Amino acid sequence: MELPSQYNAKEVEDKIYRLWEESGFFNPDKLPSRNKKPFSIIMPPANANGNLHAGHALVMTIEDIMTRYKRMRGFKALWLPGLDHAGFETQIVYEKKLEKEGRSRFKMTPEELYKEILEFTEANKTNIQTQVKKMGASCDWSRLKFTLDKDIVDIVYQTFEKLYKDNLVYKGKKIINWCPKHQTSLSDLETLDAERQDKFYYLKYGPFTIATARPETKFGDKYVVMHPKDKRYKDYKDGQKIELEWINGPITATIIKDDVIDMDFGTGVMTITPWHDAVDFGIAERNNLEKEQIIDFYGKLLPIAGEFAGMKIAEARPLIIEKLHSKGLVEKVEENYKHVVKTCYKCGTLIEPQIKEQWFLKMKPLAEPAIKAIKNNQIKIIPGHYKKIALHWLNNIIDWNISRQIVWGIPIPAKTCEKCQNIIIDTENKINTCPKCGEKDLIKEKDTFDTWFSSGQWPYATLDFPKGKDFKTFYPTDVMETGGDIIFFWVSRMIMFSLYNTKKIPFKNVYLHGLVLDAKGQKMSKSKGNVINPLDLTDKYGTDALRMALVVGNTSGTSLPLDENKIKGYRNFATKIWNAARFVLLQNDNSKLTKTDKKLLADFKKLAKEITKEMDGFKFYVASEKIYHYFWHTFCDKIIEDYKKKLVSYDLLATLLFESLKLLHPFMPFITEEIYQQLPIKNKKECIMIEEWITQ
RNA sequence: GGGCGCUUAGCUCAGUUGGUAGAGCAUCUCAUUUACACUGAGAGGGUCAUAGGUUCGAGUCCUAUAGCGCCCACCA
Repeated sequence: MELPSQYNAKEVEDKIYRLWEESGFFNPDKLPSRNKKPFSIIMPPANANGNLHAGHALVMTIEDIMTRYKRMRGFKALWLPGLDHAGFETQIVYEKKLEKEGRSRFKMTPEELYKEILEFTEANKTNIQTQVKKMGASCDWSRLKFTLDKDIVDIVYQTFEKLYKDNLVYKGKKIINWCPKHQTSLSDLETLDAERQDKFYYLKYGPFTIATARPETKFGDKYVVMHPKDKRYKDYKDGQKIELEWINGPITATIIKDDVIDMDFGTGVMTITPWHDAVDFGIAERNNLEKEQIIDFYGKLLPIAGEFAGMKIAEARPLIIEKLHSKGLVEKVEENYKHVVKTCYKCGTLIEPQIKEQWFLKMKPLAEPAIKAIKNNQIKIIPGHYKKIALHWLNNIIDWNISRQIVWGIPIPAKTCEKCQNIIIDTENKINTCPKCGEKDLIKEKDTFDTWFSSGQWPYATLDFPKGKDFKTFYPTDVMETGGDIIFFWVSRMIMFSLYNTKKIPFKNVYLHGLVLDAKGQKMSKSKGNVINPLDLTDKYGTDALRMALVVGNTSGTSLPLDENKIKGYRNFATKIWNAARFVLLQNDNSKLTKTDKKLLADFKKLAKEITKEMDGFKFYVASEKIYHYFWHTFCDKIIEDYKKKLVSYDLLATLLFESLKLLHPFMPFITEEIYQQLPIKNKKECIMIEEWITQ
């Protein structure tokens, strides 16, 4: 058959992917009998709210490499794909869409909103699957899971109920991060620190001077706090009352001594606003102080602010200062005070801490076994320095707010009795009477789970824990490959939930990749306009070329600048492979192995062993580079040239081509498969995908 | 305020228990229409951030300094 001189990726890729899918070998149950020992990777579920981005392309490439390698090594390899409803993230994407259409989620019923987002997500599920396939992912689509599938939700509910029974879940009125724009609470991981320059006001508070950047919170301040050991204030006793003139008239303040106060900061005295500040909340809790809400959930001042009630903070602040000035309560104003504030990680809106009843998960008891498993390397983290990062976080873990005031998510399966406030966990939504007092008025929880509460259970939920066949075969999984940026959000929580629920680690290895950056090493972002769409690149250069560009020279945990020139280089390599194969296929020759040939074959086997070692050590960047180098500069430049000079046999040529193609296959699956399909070899299998990694 | 990572050829990066520097891309020279010009042969290019230390010997280990990047943190 006549092969064209250039490899046409576009024509080949869809055809080859179909061949693989039809072969059934993505499904470990359908692999040949030699594939016995299980190997498993659970794919980080892709958000079903948009398109495949460069980060996905990297995930798909690395995980596909691992899976294809293990499959060829004779493992019963499972790569289980998944899709994520991605609660908050998707709702934001959808809200932006609504905004563009001039609509708002606050003008819709929760049911309407849920229905629309569901439709949107369903449409995106197909879209993202098609794109994952474009990357050549050899995952088992027959096992595809979606985070809102009934069986997944059932497991999430069972876990929630178990946690509640074990007294690890509680409903509590605590200070939380509130995003006034999105109207939901956020966990501590979902806020970002932002440095701000604001005015810093020194205000007269009776005999004291207090400093604040937020005068608008000060209306209700009736506790003045200082360090018990501060000599300047030794004459004031804990609990002592003082009368003073404040913003809206005379008040009675109480002296509180608490050692959280930094004596060296400002005047060493501060007043507290427990409803809107986490530190102040802590002081109030410790000392049993009253708490009062000053700002409502939309960021407007409440009636306690008197004449300022109903105003937004930004407009109220200068007016409040003006009034304080007129009353002679402003001592001085520092102009450029630098301080750090919390913002919503999605919209950048200033977080307004609020006290609100939320569901919390006690983390310390869950973290302990996880710490142990990481410490003793039961779970190995690659690269190694992430071990410390994970341990540090786990050692300092605080209770996790798992409830969100958004509709797009898994509803928290709980009800509260109107009469006796009894909390009922009702995973099947069947209970209509309070088992404690018989009351029929039960209030159904409106909040949904933080999306990580469900995705944190992904490794065992997808494998049909506890009784499924897959759970027994494939759990614990071998590798969790994901981005280093979600080690706290996701990886740590999977470890904790899994150890709690299954008593086993969820995965033996965690492989963390870095960020994919643009060619200049800049983070990709829509605002910078430097976002690279991986599908444009596969279209232009072929998927194999993109995959190579993503893996060669990319060490774990390090970010990777993606340069189009690099991809072009591997497109050239694909052409090289193509033409080398074309040359070999055109020969009409039966010459057998000679002594020199055997030496060359031994050299290759040595290299193959080295590459195998690198693959086992997760050093795909070395393995890919080695086979690249061998194929181009040894096989093509030397061996083919020697063959032309009749220095080596056809047998050697054909053998080395075949063996090299196999080593290349995990990295460049399409072109290697396409060539394999045309090779005139004995005992040919349906596809190279199930060939033996190294011929013994 | 704590912690972590990085600093090696023009660029992007390797360099696993210490033994006098590697790859890809880029550059330059030459070759030729050969399976492949998305080609071949060759060349140039690094006091391995800086300063000390350990050692027979350090890019590799230790200490300090600087620059860059990242993460965590309740200084009003």
